[in-house]
Order: sequence, then structure tokens, then C-alpha cells
Amino acid sequence: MANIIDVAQKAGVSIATVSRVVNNSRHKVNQATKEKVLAAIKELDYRPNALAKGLLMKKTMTAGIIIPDISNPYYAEIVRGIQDIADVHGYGIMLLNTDRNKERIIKHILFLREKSADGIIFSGGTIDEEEVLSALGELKERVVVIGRHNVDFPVIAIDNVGGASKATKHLIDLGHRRIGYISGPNNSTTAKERFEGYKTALTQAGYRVDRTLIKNGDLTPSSGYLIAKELIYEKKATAIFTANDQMAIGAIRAAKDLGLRIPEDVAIVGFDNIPITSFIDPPLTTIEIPMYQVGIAAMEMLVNIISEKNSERMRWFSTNLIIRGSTENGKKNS
Amino acid sequence: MANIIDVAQKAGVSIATVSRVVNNSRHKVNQATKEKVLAAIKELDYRPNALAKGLLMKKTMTAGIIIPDISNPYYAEIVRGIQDIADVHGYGIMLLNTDRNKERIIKHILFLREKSADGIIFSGGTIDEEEVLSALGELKERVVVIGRHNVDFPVIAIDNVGGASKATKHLIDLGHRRIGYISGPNNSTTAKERFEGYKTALTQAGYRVDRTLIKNGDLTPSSGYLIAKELIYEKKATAIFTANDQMAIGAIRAAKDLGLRIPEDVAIVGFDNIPITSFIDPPLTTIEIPMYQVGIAAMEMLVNIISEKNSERMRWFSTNLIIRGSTENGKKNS
DNA sequence: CTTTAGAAGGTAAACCTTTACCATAAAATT
DNA sequence: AATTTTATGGTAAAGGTTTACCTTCTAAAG
Repeated sequence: MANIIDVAQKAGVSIATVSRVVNNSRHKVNQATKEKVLAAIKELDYRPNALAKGLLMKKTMTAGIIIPDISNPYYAEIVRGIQDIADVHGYGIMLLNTDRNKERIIKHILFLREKSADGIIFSGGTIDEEEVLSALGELKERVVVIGRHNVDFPVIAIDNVGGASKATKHLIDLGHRRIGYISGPNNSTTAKERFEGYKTALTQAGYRVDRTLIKNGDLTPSSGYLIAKELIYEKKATAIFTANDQMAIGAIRAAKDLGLRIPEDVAIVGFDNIPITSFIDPPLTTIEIPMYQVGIAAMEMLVNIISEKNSERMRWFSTNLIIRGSTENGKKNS
Repeated sequence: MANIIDVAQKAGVSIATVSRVVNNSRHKVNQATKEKVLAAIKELDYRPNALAKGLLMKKTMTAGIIIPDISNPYYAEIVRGIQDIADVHGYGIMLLNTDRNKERIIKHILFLREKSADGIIFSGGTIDEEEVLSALGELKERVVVIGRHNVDFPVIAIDNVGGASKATKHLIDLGHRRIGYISGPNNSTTAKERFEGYKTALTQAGYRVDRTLIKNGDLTPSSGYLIAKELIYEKKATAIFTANDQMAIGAIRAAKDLGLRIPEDVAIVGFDNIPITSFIDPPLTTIEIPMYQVGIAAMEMLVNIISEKNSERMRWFSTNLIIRGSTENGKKNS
């Protein structure tokens, strides 16, 4: 790969001049000279080396995204939003999956630091622990966290509590008393917040929280399926609220396999509103999160932080109850 | 961020010694010295700067992934496989979405080249065009392509033709004669290959291909829904084969909304076997691709290529017909 | 006692950029 | 005519590594 010296030689100028042409510097370059340089660049297929540039400028135009699992559509959608904005601003994205594992989180942070990433978008798993915080080092000032709000970072907050509360209240209003909750893994703060909302709604309606109706899943359809079967068959739940849509889809299947009608015998509510929810049968009542918009907001916030534009340190996304056939008859779609 | 000089000073040694300790060099370092250095590193929270290292070594431990759209579960699953292997080998991944747009493909390739990526995994969209090829430059030797085989690169090939042919034959065997095909965008070579398989099966069975039964979708559930409605209602298709599962899910919804029974009135077959397919109603008959394994194979191949281990330049994944309720009654799941 | 080998450490070049600082000449100002 | 600007170009330092090559010293070998 040709370098700036090759170009300078071919064009018969100094490397400074080449650099000026390449970067459209304010330092003037004679038009004729510029054309010579451009010709040389083209002929040699020269591209400035971003490593050298990054090393010198202390700016790499690279951001890291640390998430639990890209194969989860919720994160995939967010990442898409992030990317599209990154693209606009000329940033590249390093994607890292953690499965919410603390060692991996730390390892990935360190990795991004070595690579001189300009910033990090973090979502899922815990970031506010001593070890993680210290791994962050100087990057601590350039982090955007998605989905938490009780954390000392700029944040894209999602109203998980409110959403879960709406979902649960909806089920209560439909007359359900035995409402099961299928949560996520223990280290999913999102699932915990949603659990909060579930409890809030029950408590406010004057019911108590029955621990036997609460189980942890792992956010996959199969875990939703297995746990839903148990909750419905053994615990006699008449309604199930799940921490995400995938598990709700598993729960629907479980109810059907038990020979029950939805929503007449069992009502089911998911969370996230991933694209297929309106196409399954019955269409899934769920809580909508504008995931793509969340991604966009996160990357925009990060870009602002990096370029030291003063930006708000908190962006709040509210959630929306979308009622479909899995809780109410007659509502076939939306 | 502390650098190697700071460490050397604090430990009272030369930078060469620090480097030797950090990289566990074969050049011996006295144990006592080593400990002094390690202590200094810890105290200063030193991390070697990957940019400087990459610049010097011409190796960045970074690979690019160029795909159409991460929010498509098919790619998300593949990317997860890629990542897991990348992780094992200490590689970082730069993810780039193209929407199959040629300009974006080229832009992303150039971007990766400037960043001195060690290699590229490419999937979706066209890579074998003059412009793209020339953008690749020296990276041309370090590309793995997923999902194509008629291309002059190391390749993870997927038997799309065979799979589509199995799917179509399955429908033919069930007695269907008016089998619609919902394809992908025109620049999706995968969708084209699947179309080939569809034609092959029809031809081999002695039927002719009816152009009016073939439409392009955009791989989303809603496009599947819309086109399926048209094919079923206007073109009187009794079976529909789609280029991916998402569109098949849309097609199922369409059939139901038309008041038709599946599979009695309309049979539907998808492609990919994404996780939810077995949970929808009826469970979707589809062609299984081991997406995660494909990702793994791709990254392993790339690692081999980069480290100049001689590796096969072609890995072939066959596809599997999974028969579920959307084509055969009695088969509720699998 | 002399020579040789090995252990341990250091020096400096190379990787590729950007840009502050200089230098020169021509044009504009006084 | 003398002085200041402006246009244009070059030189060299800095950014943080790795490693070939050197140096010094001690221990083994002859």
C-alpha cells in the first residue's frame, strides 16, 4: 500500500503538501500542484493510513458497542440505529458481545481502550461496578449507557418500570389475578426494572406479589415456553407477562400446546415490540420501545460528547402499550 | 494514558525491557526486573497502544464484517458466530451495514482499508464487480465471502439452490401446482439462487415456471404479507415459498387474514430456520441453515488466511428441509 | 589463564501522519 | 523605494511501539 512519501515523490512535492491536499487544509496549495498530487494519489491508489493519523491526532473515529448479544433482535435493532448515525458522522463501530458476563465486559473495555476507541456505547449487564469502572480509565468520560438511568453516565433511559406497570395494569383491568412474570437472567437490570413495574402495578391495585408466579428465563423463546408451561399448568396462572417478546412467543406456544385458548384462557403480554409480534397468532400485546430511535439517540449523544458539544446527559424514551389479540379478543392486529 | 516511556522511567529500565515483559518476549528478562516492570505497569494502569503497535507490525487484529443489515436475524446469527471466534483469537470486529447498496459497499471497504483491517468477511450484495474489486486493493487476498460460490474468493458456500429445490419439491409432492415464490430484492444473490432451486424443482417435475407467481419482496414480514395476499387472492396460489422466514411469517398472517386454513388451503415454506419459526402457529416448514456455524466457519477461515496457514478455500454447508405444520397436518412441531 | 557463550539490558530505526515553524518570492501598501 | 502581506512550499518533530543490533558482565569451557 502506497504511503504519503510515495505520493510526494511521484508528484514531486513534499509530504506536507500532499497532506494538505488530502485533508483540504486551509493552508493554500496552488491549483496546478493540487492536481499533480491528486493524479499521483489516484495512480498509486493511495489511502491515508488511519492508524498513523489516529496515533498522532488521538482521534480514531471508532466507537465501541458493548451489548449482551447481537442475535437478540432488541439489540440488533438498536445497533442498526447506532450504525446508521455512526455512518453519517464517519465513525466506525466495533461490536462486542458479552452475554452479560463481567469478565468479558472488562476484557472488551480494555480492548477498546488499547485500540484508542473514541467512545463506548454500553447496554445490558452491569457497568457501575468498581472493577468495570476502573477498567474504563480515561474512557470513563466518553460512555453512553442505554437502558439504565441510575448510573453516573450520560444515558438513554427507557421507561421500563412504567411500561411494565402499564402491561400489568392492563392484565389486571382485564380481570386477571394470577399474573405470572417471566423475568430475564439475574444480571439483566432491564428485566429487573420491568419486574419493578410489575410489582408496582400489583401493589397499586391492592394485590400482593406471589413469588411462586415469578421465574427467571433466559430471554429465548424456548425458555419462555418451558416456564410458561409450568406457570400455567402448575401455578394456575391465567395471564403471563414476560420480560421480552421472544419469551412471550414461547409462552403463546406453550398455552396452545396445553390446549388453551388465547386470550380467553390465558392472556399474554410481551415487551419490546419486535417486528414479528404483529404477525404471530394471536398478535402479541406488548410494550413498544422505539429501539431504532434509541440507537440513533445513543450515537448522537456519543458524537456530541466526543466532540465536546454540550449535550444533555439524559434522554428519556417512554414506552407504549400496544394491545393486540393475545390479551383482547376482537383486536386482531394494530 | 500512560505510555511505555512512563513505565520504563518508573521501573528504571529501558523501553525495550518493558516491551519484552509486556509481550513475553523470548529475549530473557531477569525475574526481579520483570517484577519491577509489572509493578510499574499496574501502578500506571498502562496498556500498550494498539495503534502504534498496528502501525509498526502491520497487523491490527481487526476484521471487518460487511453485511446488508444486522437487524435481519439471519445476519445477526451469523455475526454472533463470527464474533465468538474472533473473540477466541483476540480479534475485534468492525461491523458495517450496506443495505446491498454498491456505494456503501465501496465506502465501507475503503474505510476498512484505511483502518488497516487484517481481513474482511463479506456477505450479501455484490462483491465481484470491477469497482468493488479495485476498492479492495491489497485486501483482496484477505476476504472471505459467505453465501456465494461462483466468486473468486475463499468462500463459505450455502446450498441455497439445493435447499430451495427441496422446499419446492416438498410442495409439489404434496400435490401443489400453483406454487408462488416471494423473492428478495434484485441485488440479493441469495434470493436469486433460491429462485434457481425453485425453478429446478418445478422443471424436474415437469411443470413450467409461471412468471405471474413470482414477486420480489424486501425480506420483511410486511412485504411477505402484502405479496402473499396478492399471490393467494389474485393469482390463486395454493402454496407459497419465500426467500426467507420473515416473509413466510408475513405470508402465514396473510393466509389467515384471508380466512384460509394452513396447510389445508395454503401451504407455506420459508428459508433459514430462524429461532422463532418453531414457535409460531402453525410452526413453519423451512430450510435449515446452520447460521451460527456458518459464522464460525467464516471467521475460522479468515483467521487461517490471515495467519497464512493454508486452509481450504471453500467450505460447503448443505441445507435441510424441516417439515412443520405450515405444510403438513399432524406435524405440530419438531 | 584465555576464550566463548549466555544472560540481561540498552539504543535507535522504522511504521505513517499532521502541523507548527521557516523560507522564498511576488504582490500590495505606505 | 522600502516595507508588509500573501501565496506557496518545505523541514522536522511528535505520536507509541517492536526489535535488530550492540554492549557488558558472569560463568563455563578449553
